[in-house]
Amino acid sequence: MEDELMPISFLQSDDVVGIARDLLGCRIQTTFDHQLTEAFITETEAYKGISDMASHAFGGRRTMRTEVMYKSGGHIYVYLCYGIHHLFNIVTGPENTPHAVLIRGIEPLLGIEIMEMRRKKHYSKGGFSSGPATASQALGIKTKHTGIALNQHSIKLLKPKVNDFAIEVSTRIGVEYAKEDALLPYRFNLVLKNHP
DNA sequence: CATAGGATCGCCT
DNA sequence: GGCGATCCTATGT
Repeated sequence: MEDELMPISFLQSDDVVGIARDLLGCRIQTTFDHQLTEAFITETEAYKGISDMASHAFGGRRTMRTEVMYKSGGHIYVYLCYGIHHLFNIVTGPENTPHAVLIRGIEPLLGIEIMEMRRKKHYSKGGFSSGPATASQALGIKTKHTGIALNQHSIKLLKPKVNDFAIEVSTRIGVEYAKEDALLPYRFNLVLKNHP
């Protein structure tokens, strides 16, 4: 089990865009209330620290909410969007470099029944947890978990098990307010091969 | 203190 | 394709 953990040092380089891409296929495993669930990451977006107009830390902004982004890579940042959706990010980079990767899609591997209960929806391939709020919900991740460190408590990042996939690159969703930065190729999708 | 708006989803047509 | 939900966060007075 321990040898399956992704080393946290992987998350502490300054290359948040590369990390976002390399997180595709990695597995997130959560254990809340003795309920184990695991899924692999299918979609990510990079948010590049203080220079990225789409980032909550743009311009070096530090608030109660964004403070966790300034921690070292490997912590998690969860915030509430539109009053209802818990959006789950992995903080990356060295301390005081507020990069983050938004987890936008997952595909379940373990504990599918638990995820169905959380989602209040039956599993079906594709739309079950392909969206940042539905992915968090399936894994049971909520805003109260913001700030905790990966691989030490209830949330773990494990090495990939799938490797036969292609990567699609595109622009980020819902960041029109970020002007020209909305055009950056910071969104990554995992596309399994031989699965049309 | 008041207010505007959001890294979205799901249901409706 | 369109819109309402729903409430926290950030900002301004």
